[in-house]
Amino acid sequence: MIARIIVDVPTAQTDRLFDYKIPSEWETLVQPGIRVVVPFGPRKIQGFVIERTETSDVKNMKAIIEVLDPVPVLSEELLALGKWLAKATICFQVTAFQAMLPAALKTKVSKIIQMRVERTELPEQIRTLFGNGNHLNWDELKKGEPSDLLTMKKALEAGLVEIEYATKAHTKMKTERFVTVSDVPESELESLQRKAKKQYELIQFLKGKQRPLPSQQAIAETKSSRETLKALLDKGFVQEWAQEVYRDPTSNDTFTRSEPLVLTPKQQEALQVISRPIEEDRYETVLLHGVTGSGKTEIYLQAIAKVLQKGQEAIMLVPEISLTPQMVNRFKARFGNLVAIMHSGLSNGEKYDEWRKIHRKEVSVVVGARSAVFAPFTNLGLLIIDEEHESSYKQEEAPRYHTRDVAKYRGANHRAPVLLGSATPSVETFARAKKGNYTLVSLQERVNARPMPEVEIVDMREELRNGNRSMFSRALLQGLRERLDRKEQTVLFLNRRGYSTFVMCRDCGYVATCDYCDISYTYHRKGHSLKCHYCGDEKPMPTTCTECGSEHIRFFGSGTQKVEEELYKYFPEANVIRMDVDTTRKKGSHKTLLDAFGQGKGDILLGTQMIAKGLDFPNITLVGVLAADSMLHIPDFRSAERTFQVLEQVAGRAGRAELTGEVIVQSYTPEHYSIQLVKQHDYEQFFASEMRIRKQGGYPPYYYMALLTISDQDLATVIKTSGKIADYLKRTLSEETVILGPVVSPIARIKDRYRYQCVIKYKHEPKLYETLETVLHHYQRDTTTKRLSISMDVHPYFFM
DNA sequence: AGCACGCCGACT
DNA sequence: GTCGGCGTGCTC
Repeated sequence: MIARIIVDVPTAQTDRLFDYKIPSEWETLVQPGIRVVVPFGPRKIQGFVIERTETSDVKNMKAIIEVLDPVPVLSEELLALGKWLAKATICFQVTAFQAMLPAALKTKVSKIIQMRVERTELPEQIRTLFGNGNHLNWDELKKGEPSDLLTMKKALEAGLVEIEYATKAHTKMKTERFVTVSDVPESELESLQRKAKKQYELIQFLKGKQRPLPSQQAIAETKSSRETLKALLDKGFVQEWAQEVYRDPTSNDTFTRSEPLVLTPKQQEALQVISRPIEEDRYETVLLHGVTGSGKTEIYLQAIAKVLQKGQEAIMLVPEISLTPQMVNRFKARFGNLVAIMHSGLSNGEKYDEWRKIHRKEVSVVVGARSAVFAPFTNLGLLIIDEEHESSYKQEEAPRYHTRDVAKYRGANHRAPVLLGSATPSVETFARAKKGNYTLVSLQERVNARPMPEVEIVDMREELRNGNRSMFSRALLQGLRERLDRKEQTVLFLNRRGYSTFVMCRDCGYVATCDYCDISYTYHRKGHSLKCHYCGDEKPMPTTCTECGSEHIRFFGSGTQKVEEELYKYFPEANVIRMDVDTTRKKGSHKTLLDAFGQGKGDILLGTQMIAKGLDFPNITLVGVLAADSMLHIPDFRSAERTFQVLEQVAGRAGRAELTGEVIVQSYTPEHYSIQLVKQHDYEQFFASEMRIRKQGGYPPYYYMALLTISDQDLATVIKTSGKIADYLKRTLSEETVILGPVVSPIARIKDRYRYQCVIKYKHEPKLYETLETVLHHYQRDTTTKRLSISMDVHPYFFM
């Protein structure tokens, strides 16, 4: 038998099947979806078995060296999905497979030098290099003395040592030692009771337990020691062995079981709409358009319950779940240990364990971020995407997929419905729902019949004219004062971290920009340094202008750090909790900060994007948006949509319980429809206005788009190549298709690489994929050997 | 991605 | 006359 394999080498030239002989002892084991180790040229690498055949035209076929999995890690469905994904997003097939599996399954191949002769026969220098062991890591040797490498090469030629390739799993299974007690004769027990009190106690303790216990736990609970246990082991009275355990990311939390809530008639209706395709085993996409607080989550929970009743599985997708521990709690509380959790906040080991729970069918529900859409369920009954409009559902590296598209693919495959939920659906989705491609369900009332919060839009230009030069409007200051007096909480939203947006010399106008990216540095108070938010470069804040030597360098614009400082000036007694990438970098700090705020340990929660969604605290009665237009002026056709969405989202944080909420939005362009319409919380009106503009400009959903970004260290190469590519596209694609560019990317340089882009706008372009693949193929030599890079994004989300 | 093969400049 | 530079091409 022969296995046809995709090897783990992400290049255009190797993006095809390679044939290998299956050794007879693995004849039945080697099936599609299994990972294997194969010889590839002079080295050993990992590969995915795609199919089996009996014949092959390849001569001198090599054989599989090692089988890495006892059962396939990719089902037939996922293999097909990977193939489709690679085509749809124009990426290599391995890249698609890799994205579908936890990082732990990516084996690392290392190059090892192995002794071939007796240690004494080796030259002195080599012997010292080996130390006490008999093998060495090649990469480490390369990092060391060049002379050592040279002698080693000689020894290699002489046949004294040889090169071996070792494959190592990224993360291993975690094991723990367990202990049980066996039958101990009465007489022995009595003697123990007299001579060894501790040992006797431990035995009695274990006897009282039905099941084997982790040794550590047994020792801790009886206050005995490892030595006590060891004595019993030696006597054969107890047995100990290692057993695989899961790393549980939520082990420190307790969940109180929750029962389904009684639905409002409106919720009931919505549940019915989604229940129909569930019961009929039918693929259908349903859009649940429900205002914040309309009880969407409860509908999700009850729909999932129906799926579980049928003996099927469900995928629940949320945007970056670590940000909403409250969401995890609700699912764990309802479905207990039937739930697996998947998000970027977990360690590789934890992710691997959660993945295996799904793979082994120990759970039926996964709650997770983007990549959880690939959960290896085999009997899916429902896929839900909450906050459907969120940009984090689009992956920004290869494979550049949108979770919604993958969910629809899997839904169609499993004959399972896809439920999209949002208070502010993406324009594309809402357009499809209006057109009848998706079923639309609306929930326009909040569950507790609370009114939507009052929104006041403050014109900051007016404030300035009235002599208020601070970053807080008088209305916001007054609102803050009142909340502090009433011991109520405020959420302040600012879409910018750091201290200031840029640093400029007031004499010559010089703006400090990153040496490697064409992006202005952000001043960070902590460490008194300038930081590039794109490449992470950091350098000390200069005291004088690097251009003219002037001392008049000033900060412009405000970040969260600056706002925090200003807040303390106005309200020294206030307790401010700041939440941004800088304060939540450490694992678990997100939850800690939120918990603290939830327990009333903070008066004001100040944060970026990450506080916009999910948090649900009854005592928040004021929400302030400091710079509503910060997103509006980004050169992207979706900037108005994003502004409206984030404002609505933030506004939804206020007045979720008995207390009435108020929202203050500060803006320099208050007349813009994306800001004005937040006042009435009028999504439909926003959609209508936005659609007119999309139609005028020829943007999605009226046109499809594809983005090509060409980058290189050499500017001339970028200009020349992007020009050639644009010409080719214009020649090849149909007349109606519009090619924009090449133009400089909005961020002209990142990490010392110049960037140019071409945008393709099309309505119907049957040759698109074929053409893009040809481009990629044509420049394959330059992209592998030189530093030229061509990235392609079909249906891009960001045009940076 | 690695690694070998192969064809031109500066050394023993 | 050889060592080593990295451009080109292949890996079942």
